[in-house]
Amino acid sequence: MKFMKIPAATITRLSIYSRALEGLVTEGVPVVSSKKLAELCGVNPAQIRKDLAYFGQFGVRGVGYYVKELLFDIKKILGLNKQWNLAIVGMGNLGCALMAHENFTKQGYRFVAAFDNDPMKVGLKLATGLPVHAVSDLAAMCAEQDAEIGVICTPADVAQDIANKFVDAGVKGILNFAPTQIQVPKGFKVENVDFTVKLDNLAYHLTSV
Amino acid sequence: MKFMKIPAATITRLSIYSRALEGLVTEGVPVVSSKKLAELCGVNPAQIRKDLAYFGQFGVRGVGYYVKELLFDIKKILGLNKQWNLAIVGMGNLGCALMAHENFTKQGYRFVAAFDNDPMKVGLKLATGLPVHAVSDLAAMCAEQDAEIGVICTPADVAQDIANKFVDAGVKGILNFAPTQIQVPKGFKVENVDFTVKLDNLAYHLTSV
DNA sequence: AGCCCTATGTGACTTGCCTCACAAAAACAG
DNA sequence: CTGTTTTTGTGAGGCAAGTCACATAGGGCT
Repeated sequence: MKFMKIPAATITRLSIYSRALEGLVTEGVPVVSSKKLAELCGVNPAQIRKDLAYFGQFGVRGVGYYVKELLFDIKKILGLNKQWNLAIVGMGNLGCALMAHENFTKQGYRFVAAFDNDPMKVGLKLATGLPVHAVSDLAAMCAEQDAEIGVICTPADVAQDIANKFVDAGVKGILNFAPTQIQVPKGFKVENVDFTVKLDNLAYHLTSV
Repeated sequence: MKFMKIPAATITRLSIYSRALEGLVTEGVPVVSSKKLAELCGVNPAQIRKDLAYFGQFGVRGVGYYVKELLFDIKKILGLNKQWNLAIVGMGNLGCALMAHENFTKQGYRFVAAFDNDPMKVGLKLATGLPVHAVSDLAAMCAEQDAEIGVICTPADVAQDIANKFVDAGVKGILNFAPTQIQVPKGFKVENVDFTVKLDNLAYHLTSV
């Protein structure tokens, strides 16, 4: 396959495929067809084949895909064959909940530093044993711990400020839970996790029916 | 404007516009142009005008949009001019954090029932005063409290089961925080909040650069 | 070894969304 | 009252993404 621009949606789906494949691995299923996998993921079978075609040939015609191999390959494509170091700012309810959440650690994501503005929280030890640092130490700590991804769990009004600090600290990407659109330099990657927007989507669809 | 299918992305953006407009309201800005609003939201100005055009005419040529009016209109479009009753299942770290989160209550979303499978948690009172019910009471409680949207904060392996119960209970939509693709009857609306996928997106982009 | 069956990989088509560009409209100034 | 300026509303064009359909290739059975 020649050089093609890969749709963002393809990457998102690869992540979903990888989760479905993990389920199949634990079930001991050795082989899966694009049809079967498509059902599990709620997409079109051709979509799966096309998504994979961007990166090479992974299946066997007349058979399907070997589950373990495909999972390995997808993880490699996504860059999940390494540990990713996360730094998190905002140790409120949500921030603490995220740090305790299994899904992060399961996939090779690891929190290496935690920050908060509240002087009452600075110095406390979290359940994971990680201490809470002052935001003023962000750059230094991120460098020391080699943090690669910044996680923002602050209120919306300080999110941009934290984002700037992350950018300056040399972090490569940001996962933003604050309900604001963050401005970052070109080439810098931000992913927003915005459940308010999702709820509004629900509200709209339930209203207009 | 004639009857057109409205893109899903438009609804998502309307939600983002509404947040930006709220910011402008608190700043006391009376009027905003599509250009200015577009900057705040990180989109194309024509996009904003087109999005709004699906629902009518809201601006004044040569002037722009009256912030308060537009905000009111968008909220009405999204169905945010009413209270939405939420029922939540899975009172782990994440579930509790969500219930305490200000963004829900701010926009007219209200938790009316909470559930958990863990017998140790059933009967406890949450910080909001709401008691935790057993999942077996889900249908009854949802009906009694007129829950309209179900929120799933359980581990992935029970998410589908809970979703089925929500569907049976007559809830109209589901906000799913569990990292699984949930199957629901046609016409039923599910929104997934999936930070694992977002992280994987980051990992991919940071890897391939 | 040859045939059949199954499921992939992929070119062509279709759909849907976004951007561009401009005409229509409203306010304000002279 | 007319001209100028500004910014909306929208038709047309372009691009990206998803779906369809089929040729291709591999495995298994006789």
